[in-house]
Amino acid sequence: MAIPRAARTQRRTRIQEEKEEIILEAALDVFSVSGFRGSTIDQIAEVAGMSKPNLLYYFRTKEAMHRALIDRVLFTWLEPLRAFDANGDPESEIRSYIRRKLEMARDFPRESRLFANEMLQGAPHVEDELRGPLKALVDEKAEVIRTWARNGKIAKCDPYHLIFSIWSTTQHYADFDVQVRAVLGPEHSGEGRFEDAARYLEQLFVDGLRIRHS
Amino acid sequence: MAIPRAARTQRRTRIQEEKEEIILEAALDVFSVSGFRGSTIDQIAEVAGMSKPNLLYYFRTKEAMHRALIDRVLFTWLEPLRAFDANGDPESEIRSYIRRKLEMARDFPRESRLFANEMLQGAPHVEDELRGPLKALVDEKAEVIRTWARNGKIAKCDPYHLIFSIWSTTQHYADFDVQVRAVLGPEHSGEGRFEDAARYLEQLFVDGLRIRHS
DNA sequence: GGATAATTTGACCGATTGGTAAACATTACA
DNA sequence: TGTAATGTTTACCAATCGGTCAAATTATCC
Repeated sequence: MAIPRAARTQRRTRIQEEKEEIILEAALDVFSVSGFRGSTIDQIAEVAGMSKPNLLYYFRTKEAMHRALIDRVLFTWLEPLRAFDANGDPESEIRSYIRRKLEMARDFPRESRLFANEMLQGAPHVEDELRGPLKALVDEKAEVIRTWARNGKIAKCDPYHLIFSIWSTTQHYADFDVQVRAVLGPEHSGEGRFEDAARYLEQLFVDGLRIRHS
Repeated sequence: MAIPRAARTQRRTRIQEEKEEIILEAALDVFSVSGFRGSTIDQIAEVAGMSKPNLLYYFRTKEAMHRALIDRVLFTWLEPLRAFDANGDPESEIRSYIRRKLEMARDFPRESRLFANEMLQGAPHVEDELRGPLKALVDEKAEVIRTWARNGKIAKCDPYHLIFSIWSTTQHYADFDVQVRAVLGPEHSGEGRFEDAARYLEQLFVDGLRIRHS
């Protein structure tokens, strides 16, 4: 008889690694659109191209799949903020942070939407991570920004709301993609869309945060 | 025998008005958190304090409830943008648009989340409205902004992305409320939160869009 | 090649889903 | 006050939900 995956202690099989990858990929497709409650195991199984019991052989519950997915996304999602360098030039650090976040919205829109879905539902599965590691990281970087402002390198501003505004403006292009596309129309829905956004956002934030000598 | 509501042609009863209001209120509670697929009629019925068949007497399907809700929200949601005055002072128009949007995020977070949920799912129920009335309104206001920029009243910028950035930054405080709360911590989660946000955003946008003489 | 472990499947379970039918209760109005 | 229209409830339906089980199949390793 097969031993349930979670109870196993030995190393993972080649098949396990492959199948789990396929499943998480399919789960990302489904969860990112319909959220946790709105998604069904059958949907995911169909996208993954395997039977439902087979899926449940690798992840014993729907929650286990969702958790595995969230854990993975949460880590990579914060990488741009981790790369935010206290010793770099303020203006170029902010500029490249915006660019990195925008690239993630372009290259990983499903991950962005998965996270957004979780937030909309009140973060029932990740509230601890928000209050713990996330808050700690943001606190650290906010202090960096605050120091820059104190030293006159950028305009005085609330560092937390600055971070929020970078998050929201960049992720908007992933989460509200339909709306952006509908408003811009077919003529501006190509790849150049992200270049336009990057140019605009860099102007907004860099000019908005530059010290005024007037 | 009772005639299904949708087939009726006569004017609405007092009871109808009251009950439909109660139902939509409950539906907003539920849909805004769990999205369309993730919400159940039973949940809504429980929140509304009435039996499921009674609910279905007023709205014959789950979709009908959702549609009624979306239609109502969509209209009021665009009011701040409609109020955007082409003849006003650019700086104060942008300033008060931000403030109005932020007030809506504070006072109607459920409406914001309902809309966000719909966007995340690819706007299956409102794509026509986005491409039609919404695009038309945005096009009109974008032209106003473009004229301001051409006449040197504000910095040159892409008016569409400007509007997107105001939408995203303000709605963020409703849609990602959990995250904002978690990051700011209990000490900054009071009412002053929105004042801080307003101050920061006005600074960001006004300075970011002001003409530079350097 | 055979034994053993890992994987896959079809049949199935109880609970929940969106929605219906019809009996029953209440209201509005002449 | 009677009665017809409106409103509410109980009982129920087929479909789908998350998940289990045992049998069948495949991969692994000596």
